[in-house]
Amino acid sequence: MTTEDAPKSRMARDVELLWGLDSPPRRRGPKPRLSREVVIRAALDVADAEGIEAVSMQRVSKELGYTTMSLYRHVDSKEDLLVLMLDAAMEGAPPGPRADGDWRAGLEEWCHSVLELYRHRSWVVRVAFSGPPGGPNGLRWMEAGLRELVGSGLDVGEAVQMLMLLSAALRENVRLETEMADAARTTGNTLTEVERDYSRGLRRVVTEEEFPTIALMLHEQVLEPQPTAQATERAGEPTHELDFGIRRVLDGIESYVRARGTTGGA
Amino acid sequence: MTTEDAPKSRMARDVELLWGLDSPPRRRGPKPRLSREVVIRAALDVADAEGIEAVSMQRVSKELGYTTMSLYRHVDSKEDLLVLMLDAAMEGAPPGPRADGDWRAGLEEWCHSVLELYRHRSWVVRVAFSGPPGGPNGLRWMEAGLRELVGSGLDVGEAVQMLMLLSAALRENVRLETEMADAARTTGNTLTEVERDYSRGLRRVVTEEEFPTIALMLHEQVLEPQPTAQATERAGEPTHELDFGIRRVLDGIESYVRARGTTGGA
DNA sequence: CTGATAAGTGTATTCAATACACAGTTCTAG
DNA sequence: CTAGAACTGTGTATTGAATACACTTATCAG
Repeated sequence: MTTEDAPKSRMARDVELLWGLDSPPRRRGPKPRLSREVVIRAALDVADAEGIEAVSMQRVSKELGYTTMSLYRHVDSKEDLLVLMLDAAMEGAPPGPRADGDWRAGLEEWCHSVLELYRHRSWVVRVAFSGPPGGPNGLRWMEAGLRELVGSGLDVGEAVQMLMLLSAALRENVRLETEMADAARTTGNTLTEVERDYSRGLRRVVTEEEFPTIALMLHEQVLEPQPTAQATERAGEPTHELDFGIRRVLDGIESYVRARGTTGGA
Repeated sequence: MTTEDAPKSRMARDVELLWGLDSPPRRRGPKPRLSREVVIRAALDVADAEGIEAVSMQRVSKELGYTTMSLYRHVDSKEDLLVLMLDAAMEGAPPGPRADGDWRAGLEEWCHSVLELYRHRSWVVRVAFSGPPGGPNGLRWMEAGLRELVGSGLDVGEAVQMLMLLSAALRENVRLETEMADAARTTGNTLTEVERDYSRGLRRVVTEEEFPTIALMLHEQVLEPQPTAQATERAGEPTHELDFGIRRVLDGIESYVRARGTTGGA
């Protein structure tokens, strides 16, 4: 009944961690020269510069000119540090509400902002766990996305569901992009060559009989970059095949909301 | 010009690895007592029983009664072993073509089969890298999904795009499910309690002003399980809120294909 | 002023991946 | 039929990471 109340689950603990609700205010002892914020920042810098694999407690502490163990005064474990990094990485502001109330445009904008952020910090999408958002930054992005979705006419539960689906698609897409880009950099090839190599590999094992549709895909060179498709899009935002998927999802929402409005709805 | 032809990218290498196109046939030397297949199987068993974290080279070799280093005769690295495990984990057969040609039903079926598989082997969705499918099993699943998508009227490129989107959503959803379930098991709470804890944590930091939509979500108890919603669905397949998202995606495809049929398309 | 307490250090432990040299086995060439 | 080449599994050592624990020293509360 003292400290043994109920072992908080990870996600609940993370919320407290991310809002600094843990760690009681200090009274005695030397003033800390390090701080949680500084540690997180240093870890971010390492991740930005050399990827998430480069982030070790030793590396981060070295970066700061302290010993490895000093970090443990400010974060309980490396896992906690990662959780903190993930929220901190989402620092930028998501797009605000649109004047015209166009939820489709708003959501596309939101998706593109997320993509931009993920592309700028591609290590974020490689961290496996990343539960539901719990920190100030993560929640801010969630709020912005949910706002648009609810604006479409979905109820909140439906909106949450669609937000998860969209986020998953964005994450995964950037993860694949990044993997390709890494493969290219590592092997010293261009992206096109990497894709061609992969296709060529598949062609060796994909038979018309067992994998007719994949064979068709290889035949139509879907994996190789389509110069036409990219050139057709306007030049501003980085527009990709992914936009096709996003638009289909928006179509799906639109047709659902419309049908419900007609039939039974709120 | 001898062995230094072009450093194959990961994905291209993986295809060869997964189809056993590496490792030339052996001529001399003692007959291997171990084999790649046996190693993979043992690794799968460990992962199934104790999760992916439990899979170490030492653990797998111990399982087989061999030394750690013996494994390296059969796989080049742990990473290769993981790639092999991932494909091997997808062994079950995806649903075959439907007699009635109903692509919507076919895709829902496909999604549910994938979900079943992922839920049965939830460690699969925790492995971060898992590039595009390259092995026999992964390609079989891909083929089945693509087949239905192309059946809807999408062209192959569009189908690939939508398959990626759907897969990402399924993966991510199971990942979250699993995380919740783990949190519950670890803390000895029920799933409901874990969700309530998380909501309670959020309520402490989410203000009406800064996060109006999330506040609404908390107010409507979206995160707590809705007994009504689940009871409404038929009892057969495990049906979740996720099905809502899947259906919207199918709606989106349907309306797109229909519109294109009317307007310009092939 | 003085002792409890906290910050950062140093050292040691544990665990994982994997490089490398070796011993024993089996196939092939002469 | 036999010598050695080539290959299997073993033993040992190295490296890198996370983190426990004991220690020194700086503060501040009483």
